[in-house]
Amino acid sequence: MHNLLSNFRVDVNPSLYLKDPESSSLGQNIIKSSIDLIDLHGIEEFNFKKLAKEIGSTESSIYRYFENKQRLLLYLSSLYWGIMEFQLVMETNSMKAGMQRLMKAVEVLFSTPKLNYSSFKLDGAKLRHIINSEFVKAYHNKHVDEQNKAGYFSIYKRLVLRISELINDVNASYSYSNSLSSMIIEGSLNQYFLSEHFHSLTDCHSEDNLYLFYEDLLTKTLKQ
Amino acid sequence: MHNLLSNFRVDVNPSLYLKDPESSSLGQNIIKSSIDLIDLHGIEEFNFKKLAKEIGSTESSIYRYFENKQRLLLYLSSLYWGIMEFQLVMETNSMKAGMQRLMKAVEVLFSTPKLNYSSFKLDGAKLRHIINSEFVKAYHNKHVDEQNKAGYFSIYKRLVLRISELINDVNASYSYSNSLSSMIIEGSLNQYFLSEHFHSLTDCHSEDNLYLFYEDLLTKTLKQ
DNA sequence: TAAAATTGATAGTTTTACTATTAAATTTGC
DNA sequence: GCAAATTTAATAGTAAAACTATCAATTTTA
Repeated sequence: MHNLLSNFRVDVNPSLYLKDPESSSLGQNIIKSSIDLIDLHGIEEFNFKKLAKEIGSTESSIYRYFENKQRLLLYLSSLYWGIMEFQLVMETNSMKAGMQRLMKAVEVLFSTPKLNYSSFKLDGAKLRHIINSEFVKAYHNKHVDEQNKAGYFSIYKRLVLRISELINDVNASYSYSNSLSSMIIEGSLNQYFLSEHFHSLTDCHSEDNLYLFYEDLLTKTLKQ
Repeated sequence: MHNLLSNFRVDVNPSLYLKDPESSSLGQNIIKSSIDLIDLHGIEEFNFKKLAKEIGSTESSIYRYFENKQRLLLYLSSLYWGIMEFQLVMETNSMKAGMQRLMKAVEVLFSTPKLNYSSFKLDGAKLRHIINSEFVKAYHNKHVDEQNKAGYFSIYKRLVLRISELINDVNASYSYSNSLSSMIIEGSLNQYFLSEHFHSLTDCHSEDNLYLFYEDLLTKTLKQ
């Protein structure tokens, strides 16, 4: 069966890597196994030494692909948000503007990404878990501003602005579309995290519940 | 003029420190200067060696107060949320249940804390800035679950649940008070951060705007 | 003022993050 | 199919961070 995504490739900012990990099997192993390891033990416990051991390579070989693990995390984040953006566009671009389209976008955002694209075969659930627990650390750092200027977050930002536009399409007079959009996206990461670690601080313990929470919120907030 | 807060003390979980920093002038210097340094350079660049140099003490002396810088950050977070909770209770407990009280609580949460309490004289704006940029890192780590079990986040959690109750008072049939509460609190940290580093992703570039955004959101969401 | 507790000075260990060098293996161009 | 170019592996090493240990000097307290 032909897969719609099989010829799709996220154009990750090339300055995030030193050598394109898609271009070699070592590179692909780096991506695949880093997802496994970060998913399992978190970014703090993760380092290139452990990754090298895991894939039967060496630290110095990995350093030829990525300057450091922070860049690798940014690469994985771009991959994730790029895939999300692609799926979102695919699912919503034929719909007519309005609440239904916005909610379809939200639905896509909250569902596990289907990752069968380009040269990678990646585990969508693991990648999503990484983003849920580690993405905030990707931009809460001393170098945000220069990294932002270098375009390391551009895919993510484009996605936020896409949702802003969908919000504007629903209600053009609403004044906080950017804040609402970023709140939905980052908020959803946070609600997943809360459900896993601070059960009492959220009511959303399933994708469905999260969807209903936001549906209620958006419907009421954007009603004219 | 007598200050209402001058005899108030946040009961930070004692297992967050090895020796109570309020009990000595070295301890108070540790708190004061760590706020200065983390505010200035972020938690990654901060370490006990630099802090020791700053206050004219030694690394080993600081290690007698805190096991590591992560615990110190959790201590500062507890201090912050404890002060916020105190101010919130002070300002709202005499009000009658309803939207006005909820919005007063939100107003308190979004304003810079007034820190003149107990033995510390702390800079509220700096502490708030630290929380805005570093608090997410305080719980996005490998040891969340055991730290949560040890009660390291209890003040913060209590605050979220207080807001949940205020929400329930406004609309008892609303099903997502916990999610809405955590979304408001963490979301506000995030909106501050976005305003500072990702200008285009938010519409809230002042305390007032942030307040209006949430006022609109809460009013519409909780209307019966 | 003696005992107890705290702090300072110094030094050392382990781990992480990263760099350098060279040989072996693999790929590529012809 | 082979020489040249590139990539990878193996090894070693540095610098800084994150602690730990020891003991003398100072301060507190009883």
